[in-house]
Amino acid sequence: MKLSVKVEYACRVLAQLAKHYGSPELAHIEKLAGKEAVPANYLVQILSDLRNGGLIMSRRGKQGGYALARSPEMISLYEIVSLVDGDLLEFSSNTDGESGQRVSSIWKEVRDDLEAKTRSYTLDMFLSKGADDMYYI
Amino acid sequence: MKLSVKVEYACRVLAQLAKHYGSPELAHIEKLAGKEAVPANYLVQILSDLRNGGLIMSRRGKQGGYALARSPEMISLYEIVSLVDGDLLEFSSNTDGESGQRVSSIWKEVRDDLEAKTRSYTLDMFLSKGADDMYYI
DNA sequence: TTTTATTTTAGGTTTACAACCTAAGATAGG
DNA sequence: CCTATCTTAGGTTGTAAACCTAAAATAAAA
Repeated sequence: MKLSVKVEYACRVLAQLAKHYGSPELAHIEKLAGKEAVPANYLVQILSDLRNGGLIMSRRGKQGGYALARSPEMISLYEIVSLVDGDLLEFSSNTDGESGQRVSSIWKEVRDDLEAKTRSYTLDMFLSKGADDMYYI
Repeated sequence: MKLSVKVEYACRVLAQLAKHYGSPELAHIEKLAGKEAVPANYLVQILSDLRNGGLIMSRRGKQGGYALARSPEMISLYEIVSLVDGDLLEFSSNTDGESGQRVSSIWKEVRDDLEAKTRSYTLDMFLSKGADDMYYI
């Protein structure tokens, strides 16, 4: 069971935007792509998803770019995954077979747990901070 | 983020085998496929995975078939998923980009949580029991 | 010892989706 | 008007999911 690289890219780029949250300048794609090592051509689509989902806002034209639509503490990991990868741990709604019902309900519990966990992480936690920074920046 | 139907099939069929755990007769593919509504041709591969992983045992020839290799309480959901779908919440090991490290470590925490949760479910919990049975059997 | 019921193995098929790329349009600042 | 950005609407390529096919191996039964 793989996590898509699309979600990883989204997390990285959002973390980057979180770093500059509050700044008046907008970040543009090339810079974001460079800093977070994401293919620019692919990033276009990801940013589009995030924008349609209301996590970020954009402005076109010269001086255009992207910024978070809300403060980092108000953006959860759950929202990011849902937008970019669809529902968490989605499974076929069919409950065929003698054990279909039971298996489904158990996976539903697992999914609920995962949802709670991902809701507990917000973008502000993605900023590397304190001692760690000293070594890498 | 989807859960594969392969895992669902595996869970259902293992639940079915758990029902008959301890019985001297082995279950054969056609019967398992029928009872749990799994395509028989696909089930062949799933059972092969489960066998290679040591969750079930098999015997060929007439009177041949499949049975659990251990008692249901000793088989966890985590083992099932790992065998059939590979590592839980696996993500690309690369930590590129300014935020790569941080994003990876957060997802690792989420994954650990999911692993613990799935380890807490064992096959005996997949048997529908008590009042529920009254209505369906 | 032949027949028959099963697993085992080694492929093949088809469809969808992930992870990209391309290029022309829309918009806004200088 | 020109230029830097986003926007949109496609295309490509490779891989994997969810199946199917058929022959070979095995072991019980007749």
